[in-house]
Amino acid sequence: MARPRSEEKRNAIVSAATRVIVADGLGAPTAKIARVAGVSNGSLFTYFETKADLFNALYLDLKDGMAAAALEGVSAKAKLRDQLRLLWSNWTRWAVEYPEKRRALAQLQVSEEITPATRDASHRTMASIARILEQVRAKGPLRDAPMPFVVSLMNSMAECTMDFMVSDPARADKHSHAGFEALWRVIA
Amino acid sequence: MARPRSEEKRNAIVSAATRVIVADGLGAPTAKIARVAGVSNGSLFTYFETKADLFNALYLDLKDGMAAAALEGVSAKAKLRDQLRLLWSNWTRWAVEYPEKRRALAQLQVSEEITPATRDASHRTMASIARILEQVRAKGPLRDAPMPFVVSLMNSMAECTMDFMVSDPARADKHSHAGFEALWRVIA
Amino acid sequence: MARPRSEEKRNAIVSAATRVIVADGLGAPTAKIARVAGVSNGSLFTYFETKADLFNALYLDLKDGMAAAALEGVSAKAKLRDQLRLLWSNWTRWAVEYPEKRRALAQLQVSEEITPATRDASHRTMASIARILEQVRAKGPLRDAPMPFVVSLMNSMAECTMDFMVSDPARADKHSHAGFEALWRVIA
Amino acid sequence: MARPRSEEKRNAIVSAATRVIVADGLGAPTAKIARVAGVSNGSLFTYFETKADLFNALYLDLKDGMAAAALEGVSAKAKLRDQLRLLWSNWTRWAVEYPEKRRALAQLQVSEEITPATRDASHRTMASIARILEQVRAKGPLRDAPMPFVVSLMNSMAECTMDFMVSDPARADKHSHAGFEALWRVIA
DNA sequence: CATGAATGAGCGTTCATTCAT
DNA sequence: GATGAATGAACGCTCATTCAT
Repeated sequence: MARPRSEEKRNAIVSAATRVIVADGLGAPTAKIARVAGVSNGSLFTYFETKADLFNALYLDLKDGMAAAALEGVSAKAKLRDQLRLLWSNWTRWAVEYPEKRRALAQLQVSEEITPATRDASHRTMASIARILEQVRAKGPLRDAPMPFVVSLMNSMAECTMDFMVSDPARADKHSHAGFEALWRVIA
Repeated sequence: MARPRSEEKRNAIVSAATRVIVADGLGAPTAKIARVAGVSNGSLFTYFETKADLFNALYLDLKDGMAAAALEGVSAKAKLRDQLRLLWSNWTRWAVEYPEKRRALAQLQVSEEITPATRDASHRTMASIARILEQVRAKGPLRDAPMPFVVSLMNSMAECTMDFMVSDPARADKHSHAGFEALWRVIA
Repeated sequence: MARPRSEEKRNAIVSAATRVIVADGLGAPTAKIARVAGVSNGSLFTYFETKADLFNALYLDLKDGMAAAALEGVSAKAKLRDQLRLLWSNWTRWAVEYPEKRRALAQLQVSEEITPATRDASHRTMASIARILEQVRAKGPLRDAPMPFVVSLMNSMAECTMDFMVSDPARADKHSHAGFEALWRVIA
Repeated sequence: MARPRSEEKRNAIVSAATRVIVADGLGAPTAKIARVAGVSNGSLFTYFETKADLFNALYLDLKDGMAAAALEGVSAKAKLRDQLRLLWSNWTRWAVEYPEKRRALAQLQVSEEITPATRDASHRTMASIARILEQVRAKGPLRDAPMPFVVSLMNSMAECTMDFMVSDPARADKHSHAGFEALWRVIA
C-alpha cells in the first residue's frame, strides 16, 4: 500500500508488538498486537504489508535503538579501552532498562521471518560499534580471525552478561564489569 | 501380547522432527513430521502425547547426544587444559558433523514449549561438562563469578565458533582452535 | 465504519443449524452448518464464539419462538379453560407447522452443551405460560404439588401429543384435543 | 465376529458403559468404556461390533431390567387399579434405586444410534406393561386414542415423576403417589 | 484512510475401528 | 480370544490477509 499516514500510529503498533511478543511469543496474533496498539486489525496491514514485515521493521527499530544507546557519549578521541568500556556499559545498561525490548529482540533474532536483508541492514546499524571493536582486535590475539566472528563473540558475551544482570539486578554492575573484562581478555 | 511400542518408530519420529524443524521451524505440522517419519499422524500421538512433549523429548535427546559426543574420551586424569581442549574439539566437531541437530537444538532452545523441568534435566546432562569447567574457573579471573554465568559464556562462545565452522568448513579447525583459545583466556 | 455484523447472516446460521441438527444430530460439523447457511466456516465464529454458544443461542431462539406462538391471541380476560385451550392448540399447531424446529429443540433439550444459565433464561421465556397453568392448578388436585413438576407434566404431555400429531397428521386435531382433555383432567 | 467367550466380560462392558455414559455422555470414547470395564479397547469390539451395537444392546438391557423391576409381584389376578399401582410404584422405585441406569437410558432414548429395530424390541419387552395399561384404558376417556399414544403418555408422566423423586428424595413417595393419581385421571 | 467482518487454509488432537502379535 | 499399537478421517477453532463500508 501507500505510505502510511500517521507516524504515531506506526509507532503504537511497533511498540505494542514489542510488548505482545514478550508476553505471547512470535506466534501472537496480529489482531492482538493491533488491539494493544489501539488500532483496528485492518489498519495494522496498511502500516505493514505482512506480519513478517512488521517483525522485520521491529527488529530494525530495536537494533537501532540499542546501537544508539550503546554509542551514547562514546568519543573517538578517547582511549580505545575507554571507548569500548563505555560502549559496553551503555549497552548492558540499556538491556536492564528495557528488558522487554531485549526479550523481543532475542525472539526476533532467531525467527525465520527475519530476512537476510534485514540482518544485513542491522549490521550496518552496528557498524560504528564494529569499528571500535575492529581497532581493538587489530593488535590482539584474534587479529587473524574474521571480523564477523569477533562481532558474534562480543554479541553473545554481551547477551550472557545481560541475562545475568537482568536476573540478578542487585549485582548488575558487577556482572557488567566481569563481562567486560572477559571480553577484553578475548580480544585485546 | 499386542504389538509392542517400537523403539524404532519412536526414533524415526524424533529424527524426522529434527529434520522437519530445520526445514520448517517449530511451526512445522505434526502431520508432516509423521509423514517424514513414515507413520500415520495418529501414531505420533501414541509416542508423544502432545507436540510439546515431542519437542521436549527431542530437546533432551539432542542435548544428551551432544554432551555424550563432547565427553568422548575425556579422561579425568589428563591435564585440565587437555580435558577442556578435547571436550571443545569433540563438541565443535559434533556440530559440524550434525548441523541439523544443532539447528534444531538452537530452535528448541528458544522455544516457549520447552518446560523448565526439561531445561533442568538438560542441565543435569551437562553436569560432567560443567564440572571440568568449574575446575578451570576455580583459579582463574572468573573465580568469583557465578557458575551459571560461566557456563553460559562457554555455551555462547561455542555457538559462535560452531557457526563459523559450519559456514566456513575449510577452516573449521582453525576456527575451533581460535574459539578455544578465546575461551581459555576468558576463564583460565 | 466497517461492514456491520449482519442480522441476516446470523439468522441464516441459526436457521441452517436447525436444519442440519435435524439431519445430522448435534454432532453435525460446524463447517456444514456454515455451508448450509452460505457463509464461510470462519464467519460462523464471528457470530458465535463456539459451537456450544451457537447451540445455546439456537435453543433460546427456538424456545422464544415456540412460546410466542403458543401465547398468540391468548387473553387474560378469557376464561381460564379457554386460555389454556388456545395455548395448547397454538402450541401443538406450531409443532406441526415447524417439525424441524421441534426436532432440533428436542435434541438441544437433552444436550449437555446447554448451560444452566440458558435453561434458566428459557424458563423466564416460558413464564407467561406457567402463569396460566398456575392458576388452573391452584384449585385442582395438584394444588399441593410443586409447580415445576406440573410444568414438566404439561411439557411432556404436549410432547407426546405433538409426536402423534406429526406422525398422523390426518388426525392431528383429534390428537391435540385428546391431549388437552388429558391435561385438563390431570390438573383441573 | 463370533459369539463372545465370557458372559462376565460382556456384562462388565455393558455396566461400564452405563457409568461412563452418565459421566461423559454418549460421546464417551469406547476406549474409556473398555478401561472402566477392565478390558482392552480391542476386546470391546469382539463383544460388540461397533459402538452403536454396544449402545443398542445396553439400551435393551436397561429396558429389560426396568420392565422386570416394574412387573415384580404384579399379579393378573389383582384388581386392575392395584396392578397398575404396584407397577407404578415398582417402576418409580427402580428409578430412585438406580439413578445411573435411568440417566443412561434417558440419553440413549434420544440417541440417533438406537435403531428402529431396537426400539421395536424394547416395545416387546414392555408388552406386559402395555397389556395392563390397555385394560385400564379400554373403558376410560382415552378408549379411542391409539395405544402407542397412551403408552407414550404413561412413559413421559413416569419420567416426570421420577425426575422429581430423584431430585427431592425426601418426598419421593409423595411424588410417586401424585404421579400415579394424575395418570389414573388421564386414563381411567 | 480506518474499520472490523469475511474468508478459508491450516493445525493439533481425538477416536472408532483394524490388525499384528 | 486378548491385547494395545496403528490408522487416518474428521472436527472445532484460529488467524493472516482481504475487502466492503
